[in-house]
Amino acid sequence: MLTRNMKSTPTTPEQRILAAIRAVPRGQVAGYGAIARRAGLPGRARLVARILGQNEDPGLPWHRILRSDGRIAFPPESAEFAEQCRRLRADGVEPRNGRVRMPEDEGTLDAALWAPR
DNA sequence: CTGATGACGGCGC
DNA sequence: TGCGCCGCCATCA
Repeated sequence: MLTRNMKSTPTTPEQRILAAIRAVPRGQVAGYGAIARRAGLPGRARLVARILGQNEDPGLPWHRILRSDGRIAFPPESAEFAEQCRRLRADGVEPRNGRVRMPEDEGTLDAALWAPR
């Protein structure tokens, strides 16, 4: 049952990346590299950033994508930075100094659930 | 083809 | 935690 039927699923890297981004639920965040990984493109963090920059879909939760250390990727003075902060707060996430708490590890769900807050 | 650039990441101090 | 350096990738001049 190899679903890889050549001419039916042209799933481009961009498509998988966008899908991975859309998969990030409200109230949660993810790093560029993490998204790339989930999209099956390890090492393409910069590609994720590029896609986000090109993207025009207003429904895309772009604000949930941060750098691996939880920092917002835009310059603190930029309008984009402020906008992202706003959107995150709307999601219930509270950025401290342009930074949010990133999920410890994606593999250990236990840790995430048990992690002290 | 070479070098610069950028919504990045990981490591070391 | 904050910073700087260097590695990676895709574009573009």
